Amino acid sequence: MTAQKDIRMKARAEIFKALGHPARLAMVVALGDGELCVCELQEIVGSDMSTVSKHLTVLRHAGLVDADKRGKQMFYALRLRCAVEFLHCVDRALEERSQS
Amino acid sequence: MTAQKDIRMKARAEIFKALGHPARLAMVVALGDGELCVCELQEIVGSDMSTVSKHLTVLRHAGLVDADKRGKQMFYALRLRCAVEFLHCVDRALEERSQS
DNA sequence: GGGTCATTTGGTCAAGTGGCAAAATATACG
DNA sequence: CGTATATTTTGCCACTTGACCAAATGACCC
Repeated sequence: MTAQKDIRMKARAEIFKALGHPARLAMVVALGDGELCVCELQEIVGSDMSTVSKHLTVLRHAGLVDADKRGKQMFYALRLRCAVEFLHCVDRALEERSQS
Repeated sequence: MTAQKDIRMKARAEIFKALGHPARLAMVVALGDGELCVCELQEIVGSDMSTVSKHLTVLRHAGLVDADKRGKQMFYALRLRCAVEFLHCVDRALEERSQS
């Protein structure tokens, strides 16, 4: 793998890595229906808020979500919408597998 | 997160985790053009063959690729083709980011 | 069977990740 | 200003991951 190609692959892999955790994936799915604040996301995933916040940092760093502070609350919104479409394809594959 | 939803998210996350490594991603991209044997994949990613083999185990376990032994060689083929499409969307997002 | 080639498996080690709890920061409100 | 609320940061620990080497497996060839 050339150095340039490796850098490219690393950048791409960062996005997949960010999506490679159940809690982060659940948050991305939830954000597919519109922006949510951290406290709402915490209820969805059910872990400590500090943990949720760290996960959100990962998603933000990967460019998957945008953050917007309004008052005391921080609202997160999904940026890479095609992730939701890909999830549908993933779900179809998982269903096929569970049937066979 | 309910227990059932958690299981579902874990299954989905496994697929993203499998794609969340530069070498594995490079292999998936290469396999997008047709099946390849381990030795060919090794040339593409450039690491030790045992390392490549372990990465392939991860991809196979996640259901992303199929393995087929013919003679001395093991051929791998891409199973989840929509991964390639999603990568195009990811690339567009990465380009937008690098421009701004 | 013995030799060789392609691949996988097991061992070991350094580095990275995830989770919780406590402390820090930021913002509104009286 | 002091207090309450929402979120982030830091520290620490257990666990997982990825890389390489060496050894094992499996398939072909003589």
